Amino acid sequence: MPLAPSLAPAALDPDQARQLLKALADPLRLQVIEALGGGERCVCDLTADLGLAQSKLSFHLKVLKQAGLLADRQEGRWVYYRLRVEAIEQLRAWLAALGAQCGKPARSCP
Amino acid sequence: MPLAPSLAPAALDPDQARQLLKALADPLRLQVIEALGGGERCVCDLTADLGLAQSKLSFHLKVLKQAGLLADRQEGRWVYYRLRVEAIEQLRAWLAALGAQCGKPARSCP
DNA sequence: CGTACGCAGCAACTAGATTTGATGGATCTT
DNA sequence: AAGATCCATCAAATCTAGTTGCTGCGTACG
Repeated sequence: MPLAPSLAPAALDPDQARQLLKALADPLRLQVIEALGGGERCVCDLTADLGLAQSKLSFHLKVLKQAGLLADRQEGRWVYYRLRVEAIEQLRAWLAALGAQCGKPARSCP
Repeated sequence: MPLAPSLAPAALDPDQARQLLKALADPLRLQVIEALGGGERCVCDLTADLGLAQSKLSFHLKVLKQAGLLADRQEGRWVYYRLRVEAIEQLRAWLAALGAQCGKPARSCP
């Protein structure tokens, strides 16, 4: 149903997938992601919980946000970040497509 | 059912997930992965299709294999690589767990 | 207002990953 | 058995991404 706007997000092209994967492939960012897996948090909160330099955390939040994995919201002088489930789902869908038809035998070489 | 060996692969810890993500987060390796998404291929085949230096491809195949994403098999002087669907599935499961409970509201800061 | 706080951005430095070109082991061909 | 092919590995050179410390803007509080 290509014309009906579905709830499922549009399929990822390889490059978008790469952006997401790259953003996730960092130990610190993964900690952030897992922390946010438990729900929305403000930056000062994350800084304290993860024991990070503020500027360091800010850098990684930016990377994650630019990749589309996080959304943020300002409230007074605080900024809250949260996971974008959409992005996670897109990535999952991309992975699913990958595994779908990979069982084919190789055409022999010689 | 922790004691019964199930068909579903064991859950990934964050660090294992990171290994997979990191291996995937490279443009060249992603090309390889997508190529293998279509089925098993031998190295010489991939080298030609992707237009790569042989040693370069070999390096990336090694990275992917070490991460657990690829399996290989030698036949005569050829080596065939294929995707390990298991790994893909594990990653998908890990992502699913991540998105599960992230809707919680933030505890306010001040 | 003036001061304190929360957060983002920049520039220089550092550490790690990728590329390149060359070498070597294994297997097949003739 | 010699030569050719396929592939892995290595060291050196290059690139890329992350860290650190500092500066700056916006918002709140007295």
